[in-house]
Amino acid sequence: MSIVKKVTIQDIAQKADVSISTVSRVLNGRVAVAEAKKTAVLKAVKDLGYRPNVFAQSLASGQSMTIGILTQEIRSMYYDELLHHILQELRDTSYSAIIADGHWQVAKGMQALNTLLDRQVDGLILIGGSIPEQELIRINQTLPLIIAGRHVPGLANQCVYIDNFSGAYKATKYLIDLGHRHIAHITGKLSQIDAIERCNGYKHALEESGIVVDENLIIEGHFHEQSGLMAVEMLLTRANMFTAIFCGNDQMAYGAKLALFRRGIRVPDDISLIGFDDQSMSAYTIPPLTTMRQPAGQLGRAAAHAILNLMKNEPFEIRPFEARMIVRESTSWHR
Amino acid sequence: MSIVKKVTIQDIAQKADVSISTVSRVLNGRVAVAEAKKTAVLKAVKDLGYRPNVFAQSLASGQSMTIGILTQEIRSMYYDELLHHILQELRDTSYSAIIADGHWQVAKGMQALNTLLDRQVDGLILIGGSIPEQELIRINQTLPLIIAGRHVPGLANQCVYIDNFSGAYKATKYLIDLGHRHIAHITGKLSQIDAIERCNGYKHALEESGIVVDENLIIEGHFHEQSGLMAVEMLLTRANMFTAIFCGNDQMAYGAKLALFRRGIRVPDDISLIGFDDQSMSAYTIPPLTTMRQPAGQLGRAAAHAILNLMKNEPFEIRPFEARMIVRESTSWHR
DNA sequence: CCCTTGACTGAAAGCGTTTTCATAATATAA
DNA sequence: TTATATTATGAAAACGCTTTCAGTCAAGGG
Repeated sequence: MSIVKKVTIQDIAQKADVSISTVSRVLNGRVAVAEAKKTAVLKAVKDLGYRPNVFAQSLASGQSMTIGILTQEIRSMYYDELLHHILQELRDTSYSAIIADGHWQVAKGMQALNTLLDRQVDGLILIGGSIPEQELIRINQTLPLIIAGRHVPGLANQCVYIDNFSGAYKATKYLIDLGHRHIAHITGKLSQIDAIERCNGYKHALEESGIVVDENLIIEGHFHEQSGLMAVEMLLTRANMFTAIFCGNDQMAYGAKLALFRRGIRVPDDISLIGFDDQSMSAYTIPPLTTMRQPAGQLGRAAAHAILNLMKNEPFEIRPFEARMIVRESTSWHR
Repeated sequence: MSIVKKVTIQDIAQKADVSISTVSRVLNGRVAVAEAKKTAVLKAVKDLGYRPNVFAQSLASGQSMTIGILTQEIRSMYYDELLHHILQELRDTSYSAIIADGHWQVAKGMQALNTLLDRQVDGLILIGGSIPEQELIRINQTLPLIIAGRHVPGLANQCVYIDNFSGAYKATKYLIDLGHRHIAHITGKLSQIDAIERCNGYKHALEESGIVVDENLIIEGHFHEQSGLMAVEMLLTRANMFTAIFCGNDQMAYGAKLALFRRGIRVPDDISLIGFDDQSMSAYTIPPLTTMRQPAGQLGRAAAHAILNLMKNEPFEIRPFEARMIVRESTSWHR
């Protein structure tokens, strides 16, 4: 730990022979400063390798120049992708991001959120999560808030999300159009709104086609591979037959596929499989997975732009995104 | 944006009828305070919902109570897993983490690093990356530094990593013991040290068994699925035959598997495949992938403990971890 | 030539804590 | 009881910046 004395604005002022106010002014550039002094200051800054103390800045200005992002869990494939794109978009702004994770739990989420609030973030992006709407609305009165990957009715124009219902509907409809009549559905954790919406979309497609929803063909998973595998095991022990499975996300589809493989059931020859998300891996599974793509890049960019505009108090528009069907090789006609 | 006046230490002092110094003292608990005043302060804090201003704290104390973590890219499967475990371990300490990413580029990494430094992190964890050793040593003189997933000779006892050479050696040896003589290797990006080390481990195993290294069987990939696929395509067009492939990481193995599948080549019947990392997905591929496990959990926890101890100036020990062979179903005897 | 106006600038007042310093109050030793 | 440690406390000085306030100075208007 070296004893290098931190160089402060004082040092710059002294070296450039101006007052600290002037130094501050040239650095912030909001107020005109005589050209000569400006260059002198800039030179001093460079020579001394001055870097402002962010804490002092924030304390004095009341702004932290920081955007808080609350995600569920780093290591969650889809959310990580989203997060990545948000960061990417924030990279060239004067704001820096600070990330916290809520571990899929409301309590931990609130705790993480408080940490973010304590750090005086100037804006907040929430990724998914189940923090009560009421709470969100409260937060929204305190600071700019954008919610990504979740639809909160009371904050509709601050939500960047895809239409899960219609995505699930399209997926199911696709299977129906392929001739499938007995379509199973492995849902995500039903405590999460997107899982519910997807399930509803699935049901709607069936009903619309005059197929009665068979609750025995619906199994609740928890978005991870393991639950997809287990769900198929369960499905197989129940008597009800089925020729296709719509999985609440890609990871569960991977698990489902393995379970089928274990039983010697071929995809898509015997059973068609369709996922949701289009994780980067899905193009490389065997066979490559047909799935509904959630455009993480678009969502991430939109969320970043939205928060930036919101903080500047500039108008912006958010249009809900649509999941897009990516047809690969895990689905086929029902013979 | 509500006009709720921030409650400060002043308000607490007033309400509890003590000086702000006393409030500060009971809050930090380092100095004795009369029981009566203590409870009065605590009550006031609770009643008013006081939350200290971190910027003021940091400015005054010179400590940010923050640990910077520089990763390569959020969305990088293995590093995310590592990151996740580091965060997990840091969660119940009084430190909070602030994450930056370097996008696999030295320049961006340095830039991100400076952001972290500007935020006055009290400690720094680097995940992977290629920032020059020289630079790292310089940083190390300024603040506590731990490097995860990379071995920096000059900072050996501050590096938490697995032995890539021996891991690759073991993987290759396993294939040799299975009777394979023509073993291809798809390396990671050879600008990264771990890719090089793994490649060396591979070569060493071959040489040790009296098999001459065939450079035509070594293809450089870039750690993503796509490159694994391409590598196999290349391998297949070259005349040299091979019966097994050792991939520099799991993701490339996925790509390789797809390429083989496309040609109707079966894994493991025709060709054995072995990966590196043991990403969570690898247990669910078809067939499940044999691979070398890098214990992300252990590494993450070790890194977190190390930085904590380093900051407290307490002794700690880091022992290099070993990659462990996870035998699944993508490898078999060479007939 | 005097008065306005506008562009710059420095002094100083915060921002909300921590921490040093001095003092008052209390306990201990002589 | 008196001198001497101890302990508990408040005042005030940092911490390093931003921003307000009050000018100073030169240019422009009448």
